[in-house]
Amino acid sequence: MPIPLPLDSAREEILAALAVNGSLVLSAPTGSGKSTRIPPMLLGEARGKVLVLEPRRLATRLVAARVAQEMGCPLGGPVGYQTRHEGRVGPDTRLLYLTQGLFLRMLLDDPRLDKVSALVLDEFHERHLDGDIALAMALRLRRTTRPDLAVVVMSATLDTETLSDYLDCPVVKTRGRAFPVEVRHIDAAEDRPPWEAAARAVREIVRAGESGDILVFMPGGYEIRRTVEAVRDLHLPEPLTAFPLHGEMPAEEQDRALAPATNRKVIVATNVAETSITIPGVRHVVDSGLARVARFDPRRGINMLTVQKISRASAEQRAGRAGRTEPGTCRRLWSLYDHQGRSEHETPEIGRVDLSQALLLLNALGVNDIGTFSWLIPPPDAAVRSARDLLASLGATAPDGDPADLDHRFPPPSGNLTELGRQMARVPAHPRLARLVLEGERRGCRDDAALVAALLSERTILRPGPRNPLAAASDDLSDLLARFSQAREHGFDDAFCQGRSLSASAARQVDRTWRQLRQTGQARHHRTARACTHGSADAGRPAGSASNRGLSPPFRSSLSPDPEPRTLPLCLLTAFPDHVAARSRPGSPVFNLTGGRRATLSRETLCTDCDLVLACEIAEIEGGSGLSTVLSLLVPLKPDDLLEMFCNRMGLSSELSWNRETQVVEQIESTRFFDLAIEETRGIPTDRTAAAALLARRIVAEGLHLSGFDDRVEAWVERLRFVATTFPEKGLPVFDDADRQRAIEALCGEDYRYAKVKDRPALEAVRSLLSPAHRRFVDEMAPERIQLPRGHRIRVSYPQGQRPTGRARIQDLYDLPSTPRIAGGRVPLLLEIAGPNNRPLQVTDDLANFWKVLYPQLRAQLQRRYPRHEWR
DNA sequence: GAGCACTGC
Repeated sequence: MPIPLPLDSAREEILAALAVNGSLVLSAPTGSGKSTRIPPMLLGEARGKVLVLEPRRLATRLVAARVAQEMGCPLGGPVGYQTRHEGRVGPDTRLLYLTQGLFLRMLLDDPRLDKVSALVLDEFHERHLDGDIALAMALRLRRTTRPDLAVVVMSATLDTETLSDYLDCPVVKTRGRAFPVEVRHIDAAEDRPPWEAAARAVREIVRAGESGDILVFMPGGYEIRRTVEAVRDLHLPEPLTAFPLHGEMPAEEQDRALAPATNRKVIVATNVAETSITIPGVRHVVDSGLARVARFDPRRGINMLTVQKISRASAEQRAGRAGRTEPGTCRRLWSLYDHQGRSEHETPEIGRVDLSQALLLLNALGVNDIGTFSWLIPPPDAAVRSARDLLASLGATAPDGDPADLDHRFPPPSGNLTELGRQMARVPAHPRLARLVLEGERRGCRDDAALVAALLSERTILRPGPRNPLAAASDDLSDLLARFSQAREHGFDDAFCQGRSLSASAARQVDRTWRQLRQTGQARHHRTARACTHGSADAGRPAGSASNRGLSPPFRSSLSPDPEPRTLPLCLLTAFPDHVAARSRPGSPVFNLTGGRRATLSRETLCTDCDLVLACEIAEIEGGSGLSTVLSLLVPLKPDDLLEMFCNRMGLSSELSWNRETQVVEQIESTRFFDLAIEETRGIPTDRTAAAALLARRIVAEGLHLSGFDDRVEAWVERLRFVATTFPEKGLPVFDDADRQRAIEALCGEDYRYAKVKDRPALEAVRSLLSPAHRRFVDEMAPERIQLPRGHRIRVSYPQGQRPTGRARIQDLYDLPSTPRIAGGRVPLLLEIAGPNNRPLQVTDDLANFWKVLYPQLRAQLQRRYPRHEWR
């Protein structure tokens, strides 16, 4: 017999509100029983299925089991659940618990949710990206084809006004059942490490004779280790046992921290203890008020992990952990004044993370204009731009319209999924990894590529601790693959893995994901989704139980002799074209990463001697010694690999004899762009105009083939300011708007109108100053730095032939003695493609149509010359 | 003062 809960009394109110509005926001604190009571309540009224979306797998399974038990039916009967790798769904399942992410996958197969009557979003206040998207899609359905779809949003926070405005529906609030927690603020000195204050607070609790276990919140593993040490050094009369607790720990060790102990426990935990894990016996919370938070920096395309002050809502949640079973206390290691200055909520995920996967999925769901999509809170523009750029560079989207009509490229369109993009959206992984899997399939190394994708998308299988080097592995990735295959050959045996500092559970997880990814997201995925919505013959059994044991598909180790040993690096290059790094100079530990970033190699890497690498992982870490960009999971590259990638992008064959060295050197040099430019600037005499012209030239040359242009202008101005203040003797300008205008005039001539760079994206501004023909020219020339086959050159010259230059790069245009006047779309320059022996192949004076007309001709010639080559 | 939070398909 179910225990009565406060929510049961709100039943009439909830059903009445839902009957009138079709949607509802339910505000009820954690522990009020909303996850278990509301969905069955809805099921009684619904004709079709009820879907309940949970943020976490664990909660999905546990809540479904609880509900099935309370309803007195087997799991997989009327009540079921489904997560990525396991589930209990039967033909009779009408109440289905599933993760938010799986729901979005389901929409790909069943966009109208035909058999679904009601949708419940549980724990919505956590504001995961998938939850925001799921809700927005539900709203869209209600507004279009499914006005009858009931939507209930459940949130633990009281701030529900935005939500009810968004859904245009009422809010029902209920009380919780928590015990009071006495909160004290302890003003710890901010410049002291948090573990010292935490240890003092623990001592205070013990000395005051307050009983009960203590839960300490720290931002990360490092702080946890220090706190555990500090607590051990307290030497209190009462024996304490301190346990670390964080997500990277193996499950057995986590269990040990949660299990009852003879001594009083001090559990030092990260945010895992805030929501995901409930710890019995805790009466006291000590809160550092800090958390490591992942953010995506769209300007640099980098994931950062920084220590931040938690919000007031998060502090409230942490304090609540002390009052689950009886009244408790919470000591906050920051002042009340600090507390009042903190933000109310954490930034929702949509405001901080990489959006490329979300964007790809939305495109595949037919949402082509992200700008007008009905977000609860729209994502930041810069993040959307960055995601679009990434999708385009991965080949998932294509610019619309006539490719030659480049004026329509700004702002870039969000839709226009390519066939490749459509396939990528079906692969349940980040777009980069989806591309990796598909490229692997195309190049005949599907299994290896899918395994790499699985290893990169799941938690690392490497545990801290000593590992014997594998003789056969020469780089990080093949080392990882070899270790995984060893673990797999031993059936992911716990003892075997432990002895080799591998996590058996993480490896099993990778194995499951690998099995899914190697199907490239099509056949199997259909089945899963069908099972969710329509039921299927093999449902009702834990999914994967048949395939996970015994029968194992042949595993081709990447260490086995490979007829095409460079295949995997080439696949990786399509997935991570911007993760290439070159050593800054021989022997230096500093690497230059594409886009002007600097980085160092991870300590664990095997590729210590490589000069050109691809980094599967790039992270910016805020550690004890400041901020550093660290490259890890490295694969050595050969210059030929880069060449191959360029050729692929150009649709040309690398078998032609190209001018390889030039290309590679150029690419590597472009990664050092900012440093070179600064050196140049330093050497310039005290001439403001010259400095401005240099800046403008660089802006155009750099900005047109890289994204995030406006930010680059700002970065550039910053750099110049830095140089100006560091080398005052050079008399360089402090760069202001007047200098900007001068720069643009130097670039374009004085009769062009000045557009304020700050107001609009700088690229737009500079481009708008150019005539249409000139604009097309720079657009087409600079982006890819198109190269010609060996012996062929592009020459730029005046009609009179005053100043022919070497290769036609955009800088060369601005190196001409005076800026060419442009009129009527005709450019008084001659462009010629010179063949071997300088024999001109083509000449034109129409720059606007140069690539449109000449490039296909050139390509046709090449095709005739190399007929046996396979042209793409 | 070793260099890393938590989810999820």
